[in-house]
Amino acid sequence: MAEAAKVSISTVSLVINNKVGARIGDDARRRVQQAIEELGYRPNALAKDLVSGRSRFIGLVADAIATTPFAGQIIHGAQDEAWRHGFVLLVANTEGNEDAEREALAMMLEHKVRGILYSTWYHRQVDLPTGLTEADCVLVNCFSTADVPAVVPDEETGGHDATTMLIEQGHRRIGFLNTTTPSPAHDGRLAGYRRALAEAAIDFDPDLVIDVQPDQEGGYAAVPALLRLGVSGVFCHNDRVAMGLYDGVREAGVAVPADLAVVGFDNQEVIAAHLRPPLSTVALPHYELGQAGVRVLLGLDEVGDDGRLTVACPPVPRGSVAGLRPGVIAEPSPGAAR
Amino acid sequence: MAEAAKVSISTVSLVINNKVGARIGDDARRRVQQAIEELGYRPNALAKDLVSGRSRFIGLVADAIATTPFAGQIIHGAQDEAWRHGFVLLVANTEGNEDAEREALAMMLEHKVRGILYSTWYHRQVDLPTGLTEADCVLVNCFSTADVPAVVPDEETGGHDATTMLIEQGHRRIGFLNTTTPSPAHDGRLAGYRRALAEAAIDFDPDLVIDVQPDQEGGYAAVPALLRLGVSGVFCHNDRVAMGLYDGVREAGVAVPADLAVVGFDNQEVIAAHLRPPLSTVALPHYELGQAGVRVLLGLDEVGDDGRLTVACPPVPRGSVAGLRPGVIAEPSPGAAR
DNA sequence: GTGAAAGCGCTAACAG
DNA sequence: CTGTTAGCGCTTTCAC
Repeated sequence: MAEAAKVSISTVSLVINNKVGARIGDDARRRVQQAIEELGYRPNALAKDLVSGRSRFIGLVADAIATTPFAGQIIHGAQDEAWRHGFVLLVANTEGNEDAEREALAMMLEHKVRGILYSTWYHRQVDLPTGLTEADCVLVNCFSTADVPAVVPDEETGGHDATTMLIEQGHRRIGFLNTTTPSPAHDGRLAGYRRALAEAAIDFDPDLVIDVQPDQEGGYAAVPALLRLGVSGVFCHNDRVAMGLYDGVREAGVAVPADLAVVGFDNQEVIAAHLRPPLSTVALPHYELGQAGVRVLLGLDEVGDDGRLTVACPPVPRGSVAGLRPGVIAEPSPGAAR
Repeated sequence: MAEAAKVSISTVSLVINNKVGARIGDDARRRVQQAIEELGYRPNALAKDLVSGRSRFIGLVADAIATTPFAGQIIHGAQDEAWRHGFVLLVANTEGNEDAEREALAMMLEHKVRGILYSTWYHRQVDLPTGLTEADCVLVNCFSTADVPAVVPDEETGGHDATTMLIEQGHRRIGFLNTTTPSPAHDGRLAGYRRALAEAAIDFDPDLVIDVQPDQEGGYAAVPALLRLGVSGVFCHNDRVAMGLYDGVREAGVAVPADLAVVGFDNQEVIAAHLRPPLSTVALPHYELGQAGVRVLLGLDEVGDDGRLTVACPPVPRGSVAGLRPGVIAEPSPGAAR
């Protein structure tokens, strides 16, 4: 390469990296560029990184790449943002297995990654695997008691906004099908639900919240109890619960949204956008979580005093909520397109 | 490190890599291991790779990591298999953008990846991006006219098996809601459907296949036409179509599977396993595609003479198919668990 | 302006 | 059995 252009290798290095303040003769530069073309030369990133002591890699270790269909969105967001700053994502899936986790971390550390994102497929507290903190790291969709920055979804505001979609349409007796699984999602969404009620001066009635298995079967099973409660609207812990609920109320001859308004959570595209009627919900911002993770890692975004960066769960109104009073129709939403 | 153990750096190298035929004194070895412990020493993979001229990376460039919820499974399968052989996945998402594609390839090539997997989110023919063939590469879920090994799902056998699930239960007048999108899936599944009919000596009736938009809305819209046809079973191009169909037939007072048996395609967990009744379908083996991709890349699996390795789409019987004759009940399937 | 030389952390002969 | 040496392909002073 250097000889092809008849210059020294340092000259080549200088023109390739476009070093400022490097005085290179016009023809030398031209010869180098031409040689690059002709030889199809590619700089060896390995060597480059070796010299600088650090690579352009960002590691992402996930406990489950695919358990939930949209967890892939974390990868997606992380990869896009990393790419934007000239970094590449190195991914490792551990299935929660500690050995795999240790091995994955070792491998990343040995490759001198710029930093590591540790992510989980559902929002929860985690114990930090040893080794993680040897590099810069940030937790994505999880958090720990240790002093490591974390990026998490704002469950509470999500729950609040979901409930508010119902309240705004005049509903005052609103059921909440929460999950039976103890989790930040369980607590946060409930807190949001209560806050929304309080803001509307609606008394919180514990009988209106039913904990169910967080999937279609759970939603379906809750229908009889829910109907007995005489609610006019219901906030479901997630879209899957809402999907099961749809099946149940349909069998009971109850129409959505005319007889019962429903709101989900997650905005799981495959389901929410294609139910009949399309489901109003609140989005779990997986893409944004991945994105924010690398931004925090690179020092582009700051976490709060509590070491957390909360990402909003934006409401996605669709057709499953309508007003109680005649004439009030849910408007078509941008999110309904597809 | 070397000095801490009071040995030469080559000795360190030898014990770390556990070189066979390398005679190392017991105490020297012990000293080295101890020094590793104490210093928390990590070999620099960058340097190691530089020497050998190739890294332990396998690149995966995808046109869409997340467009379809289960495309992430390709990454998952590839990552697991790569990991098993001591490789790490380097992922790049291009959204089909050519510049991004070129950049991604360049980056991978510069990192001297062992090889590159080029994958698409739906099975189709692709034009190879320039640069791809500079490294070993294999196409995953896509194929090209060029001489590059490809790993693709066996659409035809999938279509055949789906149809056969219906035939085995005594159905002879079977509708097929195919997609309007021209694609290997369209053609392959149709061919499989016809082959299954032929094997059962059922005449192919073109009127029984209706092309619909491949989602819930498409399935729903096809219901009236389908019912008019008087079929007793229907094979849907995918699970989403089946989901829409469920809604439509329910409104028409037609029960699944009693009045109409239905089979889907894809085995999109979130949907198929949780519909009422759970949907019998055929799985699109994304995980296996990713896995096979790296196996072919590493020379562990061979492609056929046509340069293709076809991966089976295994049937997943659930509750949406029942026999026509009384007493014939679809058996509970392993796939039905969750 | 450009080249020579040292060195990043490691492996692989080759000596001893 | 273990140390010495010469690179891997690049960046970075520092001379010329």
